[in-house]
Amino acid sequence: MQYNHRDAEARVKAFWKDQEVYKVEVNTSKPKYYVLDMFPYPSGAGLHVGHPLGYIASDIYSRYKRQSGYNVLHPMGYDAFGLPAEQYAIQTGVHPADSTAKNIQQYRSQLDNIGFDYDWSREVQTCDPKYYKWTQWIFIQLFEHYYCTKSNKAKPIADLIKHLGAKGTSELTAFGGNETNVTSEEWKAMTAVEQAQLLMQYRLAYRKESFVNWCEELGTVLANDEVKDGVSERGGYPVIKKPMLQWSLRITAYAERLLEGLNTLEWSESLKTIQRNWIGKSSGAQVFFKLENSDDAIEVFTTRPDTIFGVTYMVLAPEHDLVKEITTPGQQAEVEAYVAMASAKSEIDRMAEQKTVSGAFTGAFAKHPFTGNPLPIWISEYVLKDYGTGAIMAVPAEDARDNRFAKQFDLPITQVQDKSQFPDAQIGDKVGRMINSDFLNGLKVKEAIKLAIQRLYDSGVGSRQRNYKLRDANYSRQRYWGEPFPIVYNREQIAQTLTLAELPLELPELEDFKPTREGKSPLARVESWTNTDSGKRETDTMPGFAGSSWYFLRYMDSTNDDVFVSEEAVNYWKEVDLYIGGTEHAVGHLMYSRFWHKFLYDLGYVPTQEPFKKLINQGMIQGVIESIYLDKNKHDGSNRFLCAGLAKQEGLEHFTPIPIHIDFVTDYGSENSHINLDGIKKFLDWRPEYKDAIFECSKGIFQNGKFTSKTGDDSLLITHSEVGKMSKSKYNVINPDHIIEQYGADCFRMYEMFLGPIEQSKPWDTNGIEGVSKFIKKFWSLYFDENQTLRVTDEDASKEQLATLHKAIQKVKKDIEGFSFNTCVSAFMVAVNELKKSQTSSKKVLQPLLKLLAPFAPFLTEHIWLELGNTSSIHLSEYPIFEEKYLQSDSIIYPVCVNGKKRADLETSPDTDKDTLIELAKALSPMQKWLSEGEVVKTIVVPNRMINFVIKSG
RNA sequence: GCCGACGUGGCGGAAUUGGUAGACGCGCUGGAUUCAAAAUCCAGUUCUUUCGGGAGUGUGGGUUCGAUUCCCACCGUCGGUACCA
Repeated sequence: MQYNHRDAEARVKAFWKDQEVYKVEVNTSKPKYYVLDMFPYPSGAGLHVGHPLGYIASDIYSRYKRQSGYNVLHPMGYDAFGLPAEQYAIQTGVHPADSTAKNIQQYRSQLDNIGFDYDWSREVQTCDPKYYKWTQWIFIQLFEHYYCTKSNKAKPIADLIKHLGAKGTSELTAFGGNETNVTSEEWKAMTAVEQAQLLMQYRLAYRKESFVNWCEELGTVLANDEVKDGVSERGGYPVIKKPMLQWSLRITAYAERLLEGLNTLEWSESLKTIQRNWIGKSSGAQVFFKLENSDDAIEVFTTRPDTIFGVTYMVLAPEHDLVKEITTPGQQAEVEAYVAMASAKSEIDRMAEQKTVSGAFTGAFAKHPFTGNPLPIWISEYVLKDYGTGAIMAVPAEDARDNRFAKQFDLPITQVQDKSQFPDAQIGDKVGRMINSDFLNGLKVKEAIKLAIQRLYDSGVGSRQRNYKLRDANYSRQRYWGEPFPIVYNREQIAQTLTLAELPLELPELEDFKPTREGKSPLARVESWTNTDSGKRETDTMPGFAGSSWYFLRYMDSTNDDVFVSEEAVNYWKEVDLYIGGTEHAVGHLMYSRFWHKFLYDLGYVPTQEPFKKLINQGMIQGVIESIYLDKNKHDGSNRFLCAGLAKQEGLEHFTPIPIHIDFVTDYGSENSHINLDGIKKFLDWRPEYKDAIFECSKGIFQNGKFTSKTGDDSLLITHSEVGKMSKSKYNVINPDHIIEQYGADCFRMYEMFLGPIEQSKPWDTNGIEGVSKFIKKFWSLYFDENQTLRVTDEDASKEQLATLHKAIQKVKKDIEGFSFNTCVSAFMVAVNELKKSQTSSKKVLQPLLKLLAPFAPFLTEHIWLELGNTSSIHLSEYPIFEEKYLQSDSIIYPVCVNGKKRADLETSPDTDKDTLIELAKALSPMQKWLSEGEVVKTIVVPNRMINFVIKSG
């Protein structure tokens, strides 16, 4: 008889529920530990085998911590607002709330099947008004605060107003717009609208013009994801970048603190590097280039002010405000065409474009700040509007991109650095001494930068400046399925916030989810909702990251209706101790959450500066995408599918790969992946539009249900396999429920861990799960005999058995703490193989072993634990303690090497001294041959590790 | 393009401070058991070999008595690139 996972899991689930094993409360008598999983978005495809990878790891860790005496908070909830639900609603008319609720239900049942230890009483859903009430409240706080650069924290706008009334903008230490300077009298004389506009320059949540992907034909704003190659993914219509008034968050105010905070975090160096690069701090100079024939100036930021005499032209981003103004009539047509071309491209495409250099001359010139020489002003897509000032001074001698550009358009190149002493130096290397640079001549780069900045400052055309690549976050979406802004515009169009009592501002009911033709959110159509006594409501909604930027705080006190989190709860749980999730969130979610957390810290609502102390990145479990090649040209009016090999011969450019359901494919993911006759029939049932298609492979042709063989063999249409995301649209989603049904949840959990290191990505492959399944059966057979009778006794364990146990305890504990779960599974297998061999039935070994396995296999171990007569859960039991004394051994085996290569083994006692070791090793019979081949020139003995002879053959 | 990660048998992977390359598992081969199969158990399994060895951790170089591990250059794959979440 063997372990029946279906019965055991049902019994154990009921037991956990009945005993409320995972319910957790503030308990000051125990140390706290907060384990968090990244918020899932409940997609319509359900949970696939990739999602739980991190969840299983955090579940193991949280169970380990609980057994080690901690009060563990391990919650779960849903990031439930989002684009896919809205898209689904537009297509099917199903309300996003309904489809989302259904998806959440599906996720919940799948999560429960895996046996996670979540305290579900703390679940949150971002689309729940009880939750988003507080998302709206935090937004109001951001709106009502500015960033003080002197005290380095957020302060109330009321303080700012007081200052403006007393001193105007002089001595103002507020982060933000330095465009406008006013005296207190001017401030007082301003109209309410003007005052509101000035304050917008400082608010942490503010409105400004930002660029959106605008699709005229669809009459809507598109997400980057919905744009492919400059056209809409749906319909293939052109998409351009269009400026629109949008809410933004002034995350740039926190750039320095976000950078510094990284030093305090236990995150991987690579992740911190990603964030540092994203923030992109650089120091250099701000320089103004006056325009010829105009009072305006072009502001640039440069990290290389030393090369100022190498500037031979200027480049503006095509979207730069000045472009329209300065373009001469003769150049207008060319410039407009170029701007239109560039606005149709995504930022990635623009940055990735390296081989072809493009640009257009505006006809205008700027003046060099020192020489007064005219500098032609160009526009080019390699300069981005939102990076720095959207303009650059071009130094083709010291910048590779400028250099290519200058060569392409025959612009002059002035060398400013003598690098003759450094033959290997590349463009941009900061070596050599300055030449052709007036007062900078002869200086080294470092000195030249200093002096150049000084002279710019003295001439009133520049100054030292720090720059950050980080940009303010666009916070508006023209969508229905997101948090409504708690904002009403009064008759003067001034934004007013709602009071706490008026929150939550709920989404109105809606039947048509299409956006309006002007590109506004569908909310704009609900006049009964948008019109209020005090004015019109904001119709944009908040982006996906709004709800997920603070959810970890809500878990601490998820049902509190008076505050977003109580002081008592947040002072006990403090911050997340361990956060597990994918690297895809490296700069989005993880940056926004840190920003919000620091803001809430400034306001005194949270006691920590950083929300996530330790972070582990889980790799992705990828899917295999299988596709078959469809000829782009029809053959005799029929579609034609071709074997992958034949398609390659004819040239893949003539074919479109059509992704197919992996269930139809035999040997999917391998070189021989193919669909056989049965697979083709399944494919045709699934995609009837291809029912007349020809399927051609090297062995014959299939059409209209009949296979005509050329060789007498069966048909095998070779498919194309590639590794990629597991996604509903690629028809390659693998549902954990199926695996669990067949093998049990514990086997599924352990197999996912066994696949490899948690942080590594790998394609899903069910081959190999048998090994884990066998392990579970073997483990079971240590506790029960063939008649399902408990075979555990009180007899003593042998020395070897205890050594096996303690070797396992030591290894598993160490590996859990090092997040190396795959090697834990191996360690369990080794232990069970050894114990099985020695036929132990001693409770002194088997009970600790059960506890050791509990975090990995919570159902199996709980079931056996209860069978052993225990009444409270094994997951509340104490973790086994490792004792060194059981591992002491009276012999050690040294590898004996010649020139680093192992040639013999030497078994000896651990306290043998060095000279004896050498003597013993030299005496070994396999060594005679090697020693006779030459002279020993060196002998290396590493205690307890190895012995190496360096032999020189003579 | 830029930023980050990864690359080891037929396959997933192990070797965490430079010290026995291939733990553990899958697959495969042979055997035991069985009327037979499944299941289970035992043995073998990097390649090559004249059976002494030799080669071998993406490629090419370097440091070292010794390199999967450290350094340099390159190739490939994956993730992010600011409105997918």
